[in-house]
Amino acid sequence: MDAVPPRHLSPRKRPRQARSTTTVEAIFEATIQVLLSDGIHRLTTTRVAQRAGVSVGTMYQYFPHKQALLYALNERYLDLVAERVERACERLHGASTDAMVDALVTAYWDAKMERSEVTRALYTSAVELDNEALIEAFARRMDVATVTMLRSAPGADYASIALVNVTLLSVIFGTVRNVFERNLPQPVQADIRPQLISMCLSYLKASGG
Amino acid sequence: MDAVPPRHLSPRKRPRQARSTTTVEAIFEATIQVLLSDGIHRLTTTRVAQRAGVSVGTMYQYFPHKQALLYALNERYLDLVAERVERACERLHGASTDAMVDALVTAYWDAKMERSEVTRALYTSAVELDNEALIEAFARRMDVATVTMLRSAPGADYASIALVNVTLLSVIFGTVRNVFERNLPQPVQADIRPQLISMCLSYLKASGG
DNA sequence: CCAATATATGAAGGATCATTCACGTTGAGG
DNA sequence: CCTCAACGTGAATGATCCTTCATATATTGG
Repeated sequence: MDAVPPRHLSPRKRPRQARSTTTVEAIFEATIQVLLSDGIHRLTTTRVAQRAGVSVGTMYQYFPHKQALLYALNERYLDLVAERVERACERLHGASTDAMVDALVTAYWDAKMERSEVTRALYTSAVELDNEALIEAFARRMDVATVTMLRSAPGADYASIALVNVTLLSVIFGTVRNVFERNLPQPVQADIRPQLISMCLSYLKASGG
Repeated sequence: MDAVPPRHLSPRKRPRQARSTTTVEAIFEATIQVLLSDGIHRLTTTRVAQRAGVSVGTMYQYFPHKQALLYALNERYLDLVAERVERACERLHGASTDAMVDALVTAYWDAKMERSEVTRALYTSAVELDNEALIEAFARRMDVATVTMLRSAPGADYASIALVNVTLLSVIFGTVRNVFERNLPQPVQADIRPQLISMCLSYLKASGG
């Protein structure tokens, strides 16, 4: 994510040698593991360090405090999701609106659902965080990617692409999150996705897509 | 909410005299205040008690621990929202699908947005909680209310009302939450709402509404 | 091979907080 | 008015946990 992190959330220093890169990677991985197995309120610096196979002190060489660790973790994750969606948008450039919507929803849905426990864990971790900047940056990236794509559809002529797009993204992102939160059974989840797609499609068609 | 709370989250005892009823009410109100001014991670039992003008011990007469307090608070809140939506659904019984969707989205949207800081605060408090049961019960109530309403529209003939409805609710609830999370500027929020309404409406029309 | 620098260690400090309990105060029924 | 139960108090307890720092080890460039 290209958001400038608030000063107090910035990493303390960057790895310079190979071993420290490994260390930082292990810390990230351990954080996810602890989040999954113990939950956010049992996620302690000591526990993370132990799981990562390093000492607490080591963690504090790279992250000035716990929040910075969680911030970085969410940053990484959002970056992955954003990239996947961006790639999908580029791939569908110039395609039909129909294909675009399908690809957009699918890309986001899959990015979230493939490792759904991780997604869920990160949702909870984000609450302890001042991550408005992250969300903002993510939203901007998505906005640019999807607007560019939608415009490129043959015959597309939106009266207000900005409004249409912000609505579209709110609906898609929001719905996916809601499906998560309610933890609906797999078959129901599977049924909802195509419904969402056709819903978005007819919305776009009606808006000039 | 008629969810049976997990044993460990049940209130310790119920108020029997007038003064204790006042006390419990003050505690709830204080919890919201602290949540708003200090955030979830600064919400301590002492702080809540102080804000409520009672001693910590008093709190523990009614709530066996902090979680139970937050649980009860969320329960109360969801109950309010659910009632408002239910009332709207009853009022619109037999009306046109058109009017129904408008009323449904508006009822939910307003219930959430009127005191949006409180809503936001409660969203964060819910994360520390084992509130699956609450969400579940809320979802059920909404499902019954909206299905009953939708069916009553003249000429309504849904092929799969269950699927259509679960999709509809996921989209509405999810979108509202997303608009929250992104903290979009008021004018944009105001613009999105009618878009969401027309989107849902055309979805229902296409599904047999 | 030798500084100089990067990286790693983990016991200890210090702060916060949830929860208890022994003891006061108030209200209601007889 | 008197007694018992309901209600209220808040200092003390005990546990958790973030963060630091003095010290040790590893790596690299020269």
